[in-house]
Amino acid sequence: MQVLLILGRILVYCKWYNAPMKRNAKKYRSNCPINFAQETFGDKWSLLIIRDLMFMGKKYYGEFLSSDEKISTNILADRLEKLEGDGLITKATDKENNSKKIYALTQKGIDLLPMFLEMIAWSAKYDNNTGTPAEFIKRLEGDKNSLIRELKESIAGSET
Amino acid sequence: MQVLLILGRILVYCKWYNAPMKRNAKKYRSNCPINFAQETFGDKWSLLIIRDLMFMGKKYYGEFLSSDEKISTNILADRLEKLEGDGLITKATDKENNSKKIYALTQKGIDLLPMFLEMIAWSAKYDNNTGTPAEFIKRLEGDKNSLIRELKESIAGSET
DNA sequence: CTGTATCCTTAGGGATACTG
DNA sequence: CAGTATCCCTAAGGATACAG
Repeated sequence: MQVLLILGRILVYCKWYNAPMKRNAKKYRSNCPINFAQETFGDKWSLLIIRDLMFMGKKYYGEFLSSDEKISTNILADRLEKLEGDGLITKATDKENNSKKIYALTQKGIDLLPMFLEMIAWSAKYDNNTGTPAEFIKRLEGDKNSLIRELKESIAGSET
Repeated sequence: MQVLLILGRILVYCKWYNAPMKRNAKKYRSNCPINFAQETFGDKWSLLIIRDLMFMGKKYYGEFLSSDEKISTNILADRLEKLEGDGLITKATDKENNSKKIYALTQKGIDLLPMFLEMIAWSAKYDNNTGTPAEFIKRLEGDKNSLIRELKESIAGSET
């Protein structure tokens, strides 16, 4: 047990937490993967924008604006820019309407899917304000990797 | 492909997103699992406190204070209280020192482990400020559930 | 409809002094 | 050492008007 504990911690975390900071790298509060994630999409809105792109099939400015949480327009513009700057999303011009922009997830963004699935599973378990998504939990208890593969294909297929 | 897309979305998300809000439930911005997660631990510090408990073996106030990100003492107190209120951590008095408190993850907190693993994996892939944790990635590509089981035992074993 | 720009408010958070 | 309590301030965010 003790061995496993130490093994687990070294394996999972400590090893690259103490890696030396590279020169000229963007400055984060620390050199920790959890902190990196927090600073990349750990604000009040980014996660929801990614959710809209990933699961809700949204791709237009107005669609994000209309989500239940009611993001305000200036904040949305700011977050879209930041997410684009961090390489999580792309912005392209709609062929049929030049003034319309299409937002889409990059591979880096799509790769957040596994984390989202675990987050959803956790919330489904503990948020007693939602029903229990039995099939989903069941599939997640099975072969996660195959579920993720399927969904990634699905998301990638919906872009363009 | 199209079928898969729709299947994926219904399966993963939409189904309980539209669940009716229960009476007297704590009010969130929306009835969405991602938003629930965001409002529970999506602030600037909670994730890091949980990280310290989960992977760093920390359990005392001063230990959290000493983390690289330099949380300030009033904020730490506030977040510990919120996390306890949300049932993610417990606070107990140290037997050997009455003025010392021991913080520990609850099951609800421990259950965030899978999400943390995916978050770490993503950051390890995209944060070019850290090295590549090859063994970890490799294990995560294999049987995730067995990895999670091992680590959960390890974390649970370290409490008390 | 897709954003910008502006104005204004407040919560989050930093610094630091203080208490048991 | 384990927290509380204050003071202060900035950045995040809401509301709304405006522009292409």
